[in-house]
Amino acid sequence: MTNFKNIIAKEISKIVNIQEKELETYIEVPKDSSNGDYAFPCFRLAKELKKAPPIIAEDIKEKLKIEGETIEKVEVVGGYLNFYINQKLLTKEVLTEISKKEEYGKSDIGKGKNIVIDYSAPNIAKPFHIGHLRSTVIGGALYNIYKYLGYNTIGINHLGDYGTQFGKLIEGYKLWGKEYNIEEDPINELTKIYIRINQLCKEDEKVLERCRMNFKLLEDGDPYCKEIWEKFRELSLKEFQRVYDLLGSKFDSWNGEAFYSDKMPEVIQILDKTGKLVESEGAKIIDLEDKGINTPCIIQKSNGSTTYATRDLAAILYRARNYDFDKALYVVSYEQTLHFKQVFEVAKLLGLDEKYTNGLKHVPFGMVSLSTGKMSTREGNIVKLEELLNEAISRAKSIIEEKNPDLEDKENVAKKVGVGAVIFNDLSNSRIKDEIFDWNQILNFQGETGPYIQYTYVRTKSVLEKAGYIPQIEEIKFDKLGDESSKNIINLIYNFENILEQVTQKEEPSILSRYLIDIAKSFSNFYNDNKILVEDKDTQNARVYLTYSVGKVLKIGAKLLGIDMPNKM
RNA sequence: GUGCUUAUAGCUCAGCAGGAUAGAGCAGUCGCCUCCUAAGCGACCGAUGGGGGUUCGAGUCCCUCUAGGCACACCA
Repeated sequence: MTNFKNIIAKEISKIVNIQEKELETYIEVPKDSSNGDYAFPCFRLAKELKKAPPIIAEDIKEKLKIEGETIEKVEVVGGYLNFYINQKLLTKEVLTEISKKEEYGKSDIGKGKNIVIDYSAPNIAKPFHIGHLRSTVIGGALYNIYKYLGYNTIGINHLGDYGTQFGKLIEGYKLWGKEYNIEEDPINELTKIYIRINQLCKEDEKVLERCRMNFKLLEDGDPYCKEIWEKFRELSLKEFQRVYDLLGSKFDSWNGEAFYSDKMPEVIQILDKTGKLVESEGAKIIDLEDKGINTPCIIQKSNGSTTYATRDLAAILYRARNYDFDKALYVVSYEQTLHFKQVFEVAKLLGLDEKYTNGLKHVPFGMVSLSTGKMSTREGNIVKLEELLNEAISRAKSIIEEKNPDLEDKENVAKKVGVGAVIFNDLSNSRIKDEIFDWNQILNFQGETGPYIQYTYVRTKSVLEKAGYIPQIEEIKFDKLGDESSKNIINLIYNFENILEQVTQKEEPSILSRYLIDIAKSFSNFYNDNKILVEDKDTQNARVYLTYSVGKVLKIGAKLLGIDMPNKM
């Protein structure tokens, strides 16, 4: 589509001694549309030209040969040059683009680039709680959006299925396995064991040592430990799958930490050769003091077993070789910032091409806590995600019963609305912000929420159904959409592709969430201001088409966030 | 103690990589369904933690103070 900023920058660059590209970044969209569609502030030219900004603006305007079909008017206001574009032309272009592309906004700017996204990664044998939601939905949204922009995207669920925690579970199972009904309610029962063994570890250092040994045995292939581990893993995954099914989460790979168990000797070997792997207090570490990180990275513990870091390094090696990634994103809470700093630094010693080490990126997000404090599986104060989702669904159901009792397929709609509300709630704020979990807030379906987006979509569908047709783009009289609310919608839709690119630049799905809210609001205004199904055929055609376009963008956008749209609600 | 991070309305958040008069939602008060779904729309109420600095211009950049959060070697 026409890049207006570029057109304006190009013309200005003929007059001012600044690169076209740089000029383009100066051009902004005025907050108040009465100041035009685009603006060029002249203040920063004042020093060099030794003139007052309004005079510079006048001078540029004099020389500017831009007014024509595309840019209708240029005005000087203070130190600004304000540009007014031909709205009819833009409307035509945007709606035509929508009519041509089934998948509006899709592009191939990422063609030929591989992106690995590491997300969700719950711990086996522990409950899937609301703290795991963020990684799952943020990662999922980034996955969808990168893919939509043409990147070859690989989603990896790097399960926490290894480590001393399993040594602990194995120890607990040995001690009290018979007292618990693990088959029936695996995660809850295993959690009880986990809590109990942790308690014992605290009281008795020897027990903790035995747990660590169990993990060492597991790593060394001890059949008994391995059997128990496999059983726990399988039972847990089955439970996790229920949550993933509700959320609609999919992964290309389920290679968790254990997958790398046989790939770590190579890491240790490579690091050994660099001469940087040194012994300290019986463990093998890499000192990172000179890199400004004053905690060393432990590669091998004093009892010979590996650490989380070693496994991540093995994973980097594996992913570089098998996925040839241009970017590897780790959607993991900010608690682990130091860990990734260490790992990414050590990764530079693995002898990989810089392409890989430069592509490593931690995408941190804030923590979810309860009003009573931090969640802890050990303390038992957690909110399980499945519980939350089911609660949201039943809440949606009761609202449907109240507002639309004759609705068909209520169960399905309630599921889409309830789950959509939970997902949207998590994706609508900047990911770095902490979140205090609040039932009332999440289960509120009014205002800037997932259900609001869905409701707006449903309204568009309803209008289209009443209309009974979608006009051909050739029949649309674009000047029928000159009113303020139509204009707002067109401008927003025009921005869609740009929004998606911003999301990937900042790894920030909330940009898309907010954008969908903006569209939904604009449409609600439009819907309120205008009757869509009217006598005048041209007006109706244009409005119906705009309605159709809004529905399309809302649906695509929601889908990218991982939210399904009901047709009625 | 060191490092990272956050601070905008009573609450939850936006603020396009410095620009024109700081925007929403929730909560509260009020108004709008004989009219395409009122899970909606409109109105009122109300804000940049303190102090310096850079700049023509600062919510945004720098310094500092204050207050939260997180992390700091054999958990992941």
